Amino acid sequence: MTEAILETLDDAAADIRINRLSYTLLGALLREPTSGYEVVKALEKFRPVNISQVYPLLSEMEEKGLLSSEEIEQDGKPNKKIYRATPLARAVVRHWIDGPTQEAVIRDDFTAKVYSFWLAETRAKRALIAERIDWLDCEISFFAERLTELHLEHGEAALDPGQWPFSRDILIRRRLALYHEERLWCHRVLEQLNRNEDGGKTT
Amino acid sequence: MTEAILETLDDAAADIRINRLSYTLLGALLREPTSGYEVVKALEKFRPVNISQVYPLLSEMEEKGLLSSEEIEQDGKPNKKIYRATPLARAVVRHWIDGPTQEAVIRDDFTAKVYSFWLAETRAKRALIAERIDWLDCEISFFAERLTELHLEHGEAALDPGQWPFSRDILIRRRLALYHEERLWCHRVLEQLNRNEDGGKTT
DNA sequence: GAATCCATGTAATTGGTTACATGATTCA
DNA sequence: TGAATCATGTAACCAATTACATGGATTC
Repeated sequence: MTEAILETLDDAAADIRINRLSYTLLGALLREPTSGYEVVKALEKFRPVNISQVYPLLSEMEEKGLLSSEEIEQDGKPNKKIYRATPLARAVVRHWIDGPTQEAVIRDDFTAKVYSFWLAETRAKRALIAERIDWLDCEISFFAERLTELHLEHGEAALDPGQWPFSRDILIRRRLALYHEERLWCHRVLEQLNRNEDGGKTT
Repeated sequence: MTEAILETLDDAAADIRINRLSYTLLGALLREPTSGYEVVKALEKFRPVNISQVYPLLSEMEEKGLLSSEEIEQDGKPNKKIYRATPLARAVVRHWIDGPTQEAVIRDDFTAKVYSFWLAETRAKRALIAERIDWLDCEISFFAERLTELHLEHGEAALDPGQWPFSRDILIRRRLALYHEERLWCHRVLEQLNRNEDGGKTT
């Protein structure tokens, strides 16, 4: 626990390169050690994750000394492998947070469709926006539930920036705020479409 | 121009599979025929695009009959290849808009960092959010400019859902609304961090 | 003299998705 | 009887990024 040891840990952390998803996996395992399967189940509530991509990444990170694993035997269920994040993993994540933040990669079918949407029929335009509103409503009620759930389970911890429920709290609130705003935008667009009934070519 | 011809065009369109970026490229070329290089320059204002990915996609779409090309000789500059979207391309895009909308793929370094941000130092948390605010301010002023530019150049057309400036107008407004909302969220988070000074472990 | 713009492309590599394989248990 | 859940993994494929190659014109 001397300065020197902490310094070499930080130096080692600086040399380790892993991909975007790996950082998220480490983040999840720093909250609680679990199996690959369970990490994915937990993350999937918030974003889609491919389980087939996760297994090799976990093995890779174990080789690099970021994770340690332990095989757990279960009856009635297949065995599972519990991964635990090492102190090096914590250093790697901190180092990554301090470093430069890459721009987000967004591949969005919806906005791509709106981009070319001027050449569709009015019916198709309305349908696209209406569908989006439905989707947003679903998402909003889903995340509103997750938020009350979080506060029931963790209460005060969600207000403490040093505990993980804080991170979850602010991320859910961010989503809800953005979804609400997009919902307003959708309604404004629908109004514009109604004001301008001839706005779609009928062939 | 008989019913039958339109129907076979639509049938042909239903069988053609191209990837996400290809639809966006078609959308751009349906606004105006240009070269691969210029399409990318135009799209890049709104999202990052890899030119190396575009050239093969354009050739592929030409083979499929979605584009026709014409070599233009220039002096003092390399020759360029102007691509023009065919009626089939228009049918394909319309068909795609009518079809199911896939969920967006988002790989976002910033939210991934916030997810693990509870285990960083208070200083690092503030820095991350402050940087985000700076970035948002940049984006907001950039897109506000694009919006006034659009209205200066196309005026009334931006209000007509049957013309492409309408699509651009609503997409820029969507961005601006979402960026503003995220900016508010950032400030709320900063307030929470200030209220709770001890919220970061100092190692 | 070095960097950037114009303009096209190929090759190599990494990242991500889909399909496949295994096998017991539980639920409709 | 068939599907879904738990649980791990490999193989094949597609998508995306980075690097490389070319070469004149212009700008710093």
